[in-house]
Amino acid sequence: MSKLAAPRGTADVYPPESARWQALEARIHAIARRFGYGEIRTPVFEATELFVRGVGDTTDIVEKEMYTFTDKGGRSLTLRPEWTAPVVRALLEHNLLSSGPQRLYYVGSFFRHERPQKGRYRQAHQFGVECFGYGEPEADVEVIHLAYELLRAYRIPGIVLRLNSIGDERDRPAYREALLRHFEPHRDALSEDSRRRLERNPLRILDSKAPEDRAFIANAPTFLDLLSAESRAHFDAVRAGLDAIGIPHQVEPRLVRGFDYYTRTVFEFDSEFLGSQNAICGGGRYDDLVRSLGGPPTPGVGFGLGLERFLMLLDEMGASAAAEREGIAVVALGARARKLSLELLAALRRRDDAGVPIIQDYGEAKLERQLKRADRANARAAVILGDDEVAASVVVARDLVARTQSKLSVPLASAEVTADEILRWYRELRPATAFPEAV
RNA sequence: GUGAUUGUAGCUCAACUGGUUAGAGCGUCGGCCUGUGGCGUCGAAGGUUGCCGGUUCAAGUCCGGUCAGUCACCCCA
Repeated sequence: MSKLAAPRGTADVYPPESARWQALEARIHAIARRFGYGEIRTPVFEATELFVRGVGDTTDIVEKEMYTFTDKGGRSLTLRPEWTAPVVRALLEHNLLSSGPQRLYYVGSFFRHERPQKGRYRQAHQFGVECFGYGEPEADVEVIHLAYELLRAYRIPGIVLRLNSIGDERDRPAYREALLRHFEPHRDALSEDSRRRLERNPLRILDSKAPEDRAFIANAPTFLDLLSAESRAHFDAVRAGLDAIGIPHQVEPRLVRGFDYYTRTVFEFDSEFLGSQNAICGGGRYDDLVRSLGGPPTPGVGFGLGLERFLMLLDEMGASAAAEREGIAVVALGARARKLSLELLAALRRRDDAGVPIIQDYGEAKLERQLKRADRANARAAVILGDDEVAASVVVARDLVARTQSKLSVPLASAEVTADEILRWYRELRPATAFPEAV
């Protein structure tokens, strides 16, 4: 047991697990591309101020969950706890909004200083999408559709899309008042947390799981009762759009989210398999965020989808298929063969443009051990080169799955041509696939 | 941040009420099966029982602290 360990709430990802991440990420890039989204990469840390202003200074994230530090220049910096504010900052910094609507996505880490538990880590990974410049309900539908496509691609069961509208900046004060009028008379009966929320952010009471709050929440006024005509029409249009393209959803009048910047549409994809951290994807519209960070009034919609939680769901449905056997192991026996194999190995690796792994077990090991290592390394085939083969100018091409083999006549003097022959043989054995399937 | 619970070889787990050199399976490495891997067989390496301290003649077993895992609360991906 090493004294050095990964910090609490962080994790290493290594083979074979890392292959699942790569496969998922490949899928993500492909789906984002199909929806016309371009990747944006922003720094892992930002000025603390950005999150305070963007996410809201009374949110839990800003109050107690940020990894904040002071650098040597005395600046207060924070590891990003969410990714929408940084994207907006980048957009404004490079004046990208002046060239029209922007469709952007990102994949990577974010950080929150919380006690780890199932589905919650201090460093986690997320795929997120932000669509700027469209206030129309079609944009809400587009973003939800994108997330839905990813879930559908993996046939994830037990997922529900929960949807709500929390109105816009103009609707908000009236609703706040209505909630205060509703909860204030029962102040003493509410949970301690909810009494605090009454002061700071009454909306969040709706999210409480405390049993003592439940009765009061159940008959609290909902936003849907008080929406302005415009917000109402927007919400109805989003729902109609989802219906039109066959995305099932349920309206959840109590759904509120943890960031202050949301307006109108908020949504979550929840799973019944993830314990209490059951939101796999959450998002919504934020029509006022860009302006509040100093930019031109620009509507936006987006979501964040947790990669750890997504992978956990795949585990849950028993999707951890055994990694497919792939690649060629070069086996060399004897000094002459080893010398030739050095060039052959390099030629195979250079020639191959479709990602066939080429490995070799170096050293004087006998055939048995080299085959054993090839087997353990999950190679699909082995190419054996010994004194007999060198003398006859052939190579033994062995199928490690069928346990059969044949001799390929090759010009050993030319490593390049030999490599081509071997790869041609291998391609018949195992055609290339577009996507790694090991997820 | 709060609470509960767990922490023994790379992995999964043993070790009666505290009692001699902490065991097994899998994995790893090596031998045998005379250039052919999944089987078989023989053998080896590998642990300051998370860490620190305490109680005791004696601690993997009890107590405290600390670190980490797990689960829940809070909140969220």
